[in-house]
Amino acid sequence: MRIEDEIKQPIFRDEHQKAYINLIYTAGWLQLRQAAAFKPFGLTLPQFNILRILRGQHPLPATVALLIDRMLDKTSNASRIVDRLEDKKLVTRTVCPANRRAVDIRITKTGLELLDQIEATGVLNVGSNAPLNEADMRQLNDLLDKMRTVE
Amino acid sequence: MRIEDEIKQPIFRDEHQKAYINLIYTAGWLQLRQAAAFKPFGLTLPQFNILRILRGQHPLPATVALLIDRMLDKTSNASRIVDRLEDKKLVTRTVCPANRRAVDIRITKTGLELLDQIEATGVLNVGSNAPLNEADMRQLNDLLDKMRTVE
DNA sequence: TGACATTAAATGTAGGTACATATATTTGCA
DNA sequence: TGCAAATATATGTACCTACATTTAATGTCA
Repeated sequence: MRIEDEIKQPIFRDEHQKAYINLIYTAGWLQLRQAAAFKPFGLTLPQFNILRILRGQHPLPATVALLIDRMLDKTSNASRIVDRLEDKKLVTRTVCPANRRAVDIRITKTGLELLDQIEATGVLNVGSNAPLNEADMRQLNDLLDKMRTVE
Repeated sequence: MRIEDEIKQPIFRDEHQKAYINLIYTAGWLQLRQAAAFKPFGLTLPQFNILRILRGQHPLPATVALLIDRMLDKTSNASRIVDRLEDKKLVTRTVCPANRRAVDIRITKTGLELLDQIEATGVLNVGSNAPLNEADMRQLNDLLDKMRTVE
C-alpha cells in the first residue's frame, strides 16, 4: 500500500518529504510487528536484543558497556533493561572480580530456553519472505547508506 | 557510511536482515537529528507535529480525535502531548460547546509565533539537500511501500 | 602516597509509546 | 422516557529513550 493511502495524506511537498515520512512510518511499522511477536513471551524488543547479545557471549559474561556497544540504540539504558531481565530470572548480575566497578551479566538457563522457544515459533522469520528480492534489498541498503551521508 | 561500519557489525545473515537493521537505524538517525533541531525551542517532535496540525486548522479548533487521525503514530497519546503544549501556553483547551464530550484545541498566538521562529531558522530544510536525488527518492518510496505488503 | 581524573554502572527526571480502563456525554431505540 | 451502547477524552501502568548527575572503584602522577 502506498504511503499516501496508509496515512491518508494525498499530497506531499516533494518526493523527498514523502521518502522521509515513508521511512519513519515503515520503520515504526516493522518495529510494531516485531514487538507484537515478542509480547506473548513477555519480552520487549530491547530485552530480546540484549538476551541475544548475552547468548552470543555465553558462557562468558558481558558488561553493561559491551551491551551498549552492541546495541543499535546507543543511548538506550541498558542497565535498566537488564534490571527487568534479572527480575524475570533470565539473566544474572554479579560484580566482576577483576574490576569491581564492572558487572558481569550472564544469560541463565531459563533465558536460553526462552530464546530457543521464541525461535522455534518462526517469529523471527516474519518478513524473511518479504516481497523484496535480493536486488531490491541491496538497492534499499545503498539508498539508506547514501541518505545518511551528511553535507 | 555503510551500515556495517556504523554499527560495527561486519557480517549480516543476508541482505534482507541487513536492510531491516539499516532501515530501523536510519529512521532513528533521522529522528534524532530532528529532535536535536527542536530542542533549542523546547519542543519535542510529536509536540511540533501537533502544533503544525493545529496551525493547519487555525482559526478553527481541532479535537483530540482529529489530532490522532492526522498523526503518523496513531497509538500515541495525543491527550498528554496537548497537556504539555497547554502548560507552555502554546495551545488552549476548551470544552466544545456543540458536543460537550469533545474538546476544542486551538493554537495560541505564542504557538504560531514559535512555529514561525522555528521555520525561519531553516531547521526544517535539514536533509532537503540530502545526497539522494529525485529518482533515488522515488525508488526509495517504491521499495518501502513494497516492503510493507504482507504475505 | 595522596589528590584528582577517569571509568563503569546506577539513578533521577522529563517525555514518549502501547495498551487497558475510567469518566462523562450523547445517541439510539424498546 | 429511560436505559444501554457508543463516543470523546482522560487516566493508570509498564516500559522505553534521552540526557544529566551520582556513586563507587580504579588509574595516574606530582
